[in-house]
Amino acid sequence: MSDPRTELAADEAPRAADGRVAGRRGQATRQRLLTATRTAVADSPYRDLTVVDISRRADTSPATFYQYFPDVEAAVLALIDELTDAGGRQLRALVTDAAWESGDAAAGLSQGFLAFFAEHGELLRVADLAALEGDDRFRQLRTRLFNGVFLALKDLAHEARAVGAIDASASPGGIASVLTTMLTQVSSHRRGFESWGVSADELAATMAAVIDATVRGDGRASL
Amino acid sequence: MSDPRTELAADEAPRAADGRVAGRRGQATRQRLLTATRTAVADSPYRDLTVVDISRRADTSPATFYQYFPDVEAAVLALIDELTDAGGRQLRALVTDAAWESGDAAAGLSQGFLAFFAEHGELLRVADLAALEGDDRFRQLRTRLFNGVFLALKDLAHEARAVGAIDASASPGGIASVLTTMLTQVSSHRRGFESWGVSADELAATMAAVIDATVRGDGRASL
Amino acid sequence: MSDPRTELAADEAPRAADGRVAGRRGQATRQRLLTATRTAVADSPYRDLTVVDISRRADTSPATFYQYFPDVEAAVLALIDELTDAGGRQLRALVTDAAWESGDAAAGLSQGFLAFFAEHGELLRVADLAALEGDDRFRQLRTRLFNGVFLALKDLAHEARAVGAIDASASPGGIASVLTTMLTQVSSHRRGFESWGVSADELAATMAAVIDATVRGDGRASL
Amino acid sequence: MSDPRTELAADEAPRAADGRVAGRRGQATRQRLLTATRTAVADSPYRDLTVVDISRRADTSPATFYQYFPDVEAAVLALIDELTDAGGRQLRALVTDAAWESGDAAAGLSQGFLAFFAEHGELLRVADLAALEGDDRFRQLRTRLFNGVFLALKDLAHEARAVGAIDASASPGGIASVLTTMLTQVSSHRRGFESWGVSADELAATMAAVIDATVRGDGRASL
DNA sequence: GATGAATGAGGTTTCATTCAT
DNA sequence: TATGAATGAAACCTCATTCAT
Repeated sequence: MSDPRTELAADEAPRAADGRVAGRRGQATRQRLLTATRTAVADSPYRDLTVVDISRRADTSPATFYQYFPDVEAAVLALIDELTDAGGRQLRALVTDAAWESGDAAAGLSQGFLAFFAEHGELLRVADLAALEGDDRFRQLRTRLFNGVFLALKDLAHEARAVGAIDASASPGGIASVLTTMLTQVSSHRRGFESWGVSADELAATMAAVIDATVRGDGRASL
Repeated sequence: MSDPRTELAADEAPRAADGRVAGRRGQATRQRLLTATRTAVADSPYRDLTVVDISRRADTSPATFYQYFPDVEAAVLALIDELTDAGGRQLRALVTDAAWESGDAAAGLSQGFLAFFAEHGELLRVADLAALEGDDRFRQLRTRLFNGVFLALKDLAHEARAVGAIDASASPGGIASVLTTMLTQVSSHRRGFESWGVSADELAATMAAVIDATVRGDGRASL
Repeated sequence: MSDPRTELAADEAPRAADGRVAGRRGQATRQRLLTATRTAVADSPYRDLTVVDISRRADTSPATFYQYFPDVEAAVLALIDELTDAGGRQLRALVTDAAWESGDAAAGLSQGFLAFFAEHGELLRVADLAALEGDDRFRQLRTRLFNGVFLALKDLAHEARAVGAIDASASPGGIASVLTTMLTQVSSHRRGFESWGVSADELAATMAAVIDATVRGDGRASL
Repeated sequence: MSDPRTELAADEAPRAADGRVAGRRGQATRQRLLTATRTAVADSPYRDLTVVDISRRADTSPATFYQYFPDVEAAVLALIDELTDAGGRQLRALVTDAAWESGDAAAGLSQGFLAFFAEHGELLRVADLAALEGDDRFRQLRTRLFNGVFLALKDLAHEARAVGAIDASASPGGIASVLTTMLTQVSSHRRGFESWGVSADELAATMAAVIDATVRGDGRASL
């Protein structure tokens, strides 16, 4: 992958097709293309996501698109990349910065995920599908995004097991996996549940209870 | 939905493009197309799912495909439809036929879902995406498939709340939503977890623990 | 043209593809196909006229269509053929059976054409296009249909010239051509004129005046 | 009609599929496509008029065709549009610029129409069919093309009635309709008449006589 | 930097047509 | 007689992609 348009390293400036660092005008165009990609992902089915469509939405031509991205998926990847560093930190903080001794941490975590997916759900849904279908670039980004949460939850489970709050046979990795999946997927399907009569508040509360029960042993450790 | 090729009513025979009931030979062709669709869904990314590809796999021509389905999605839909009745009953039985007094029910439920998705995961993944993207036909089928489980879990939660096993403020609908999502999505992502070092057994055990804690209150009701 | 399905000779019974004379049931099917063709011609643009469409309208299959006609145009030709003998006689009678000494003949002729086209306009419009595009089968049928009127008008013009009612330099063939064209085409475009504010009565009256002036010299011959 | 390729406003530059004004090279290509369309209309039956055929004739690809026109009919429409302004003025002038006091005006008008249709007959024949079949875009263009003649003839009839040259009951609208139809359709069918033994001169002379008789009352007004 | 312009490629869709039943 | 069934063929249409300006 020597294509300069695919580089994702965080501290390098985006390059155009010929390898030049993009100037101010170029940056603006690239950004317009990214924004157009985001809207397109949200508006239309994944199967209809095309270079032509994105260019049209960005008020530019396909030729220009190719100055900045080798294909549609690269643009989607860039979009998720934009999200990953700040987003990953933010999500992890929901676990690490919370006071798990008190009872609010799990609720904050659940609400944080719901909020994050309310803003970025469409994008992440596409990444999820691509990852499931075996695309490694997407798999890696997903990992970078949710890994902080995963590890933090694993640590929590570890400690809980150490202090006897949860069963000794519990697997911290399993717990972190299941809880992370629950958080992302319930958040992702939120709209479906709402149209089914289950409110976001109910979802958040239930998830919080599940998390507490799973990772804090429902508080019984202190008994 | 006046297109005879889209009719889903369970007891009606499939129709061809011109509305006539398909004969024996036609039935066989239709079935071959469905099988080809299933393989194609499993083999190639959703975006590459195409009428030409399916026809080739079924050893027939695109023109023939259109005699039986108006578009690719209709074939996928038919495939899921085939699954829905038997599959829905089977999944619900995992909840309703289990002895929740003993401790094995949750484990059986988790393993049952993992097994079901091992067989039909690729298909359900596509249906999930389509449903998330707003396609109502897929949403309805999903509902029919998982509704039995959802309702059964809701009943369990209701009872648990009634006998004080779980908190009085818990929402049965929320619990059923979260647990159903967990079951389907963890099962769907299983392969990803495995490549990440988390085994299917760990997943099943963790899910079982989560279910028990959420719906049986970890047995504390008997205290 | 040895295809038995194309024979147009008036006194022969229609044949199926294999040359057999069609029985009663076959006759009915053929008639249903013809009726369907008529509706299709009237309903949809000429470019969209297809075997599939006609068969559907006739509640039968394309395979059946081919039992009776080699192609779409043959069905249209058969339709016009049905019309030709009776219609041609009827139209000619409008000229030959009228009392041209009195003043009503031209009005009757004009109204007769308007009525005839009100019923068969769509069909004749297609035949006209096909004839203009060089299809000889259609040209011949058109001739058979309108030739009676043409010849009768030519005779009238001849006589008028003989008695000095119209200019000696007038060409009976030209007059008959122009008047026949006027009658058919004004009748054919009638609906367009109406939407333009010119009533059928005005059209008939004007055509009558034109005919009288052209073929009777506006009555001055009697002066 | 928001498709930029369908805009007909006379003073706007033609647009490509993406809405951008076409540059010099694009203009040339568009023109080549139009020329190819004209030849195709003249050469082959209307039912066979196809994007592939036109593109081939223009030495380009179907994809290119779609950059400039949304469908075949749009190209035909553009062709007629090109014709309309100049052609409409030219035809109207045949009526308005002629000396109707002398006897040559009607002959000039008839010959003018025959000449105009000798050049553009195939195109106008297609437009006529489309208009008859209810396509409004074609109907409007036809109106714009022949409306000048229609109105001018109506004026003539009006004056003739005012000075008593023709019957007081005559309808100027009816007269203009019938005469316009006669001029266009006889011109359009000219070739058919010729193969039938009626020369263009005879047609012109007869039409002239009809026009004079209808709109000048054969000069009797001066009596 | 941006994009007009062109086009090969390929999927979509419909149709005419045939054949065995 | 009628038609299920299949399919080659061909048009339609859009897209990805490139290149010269």
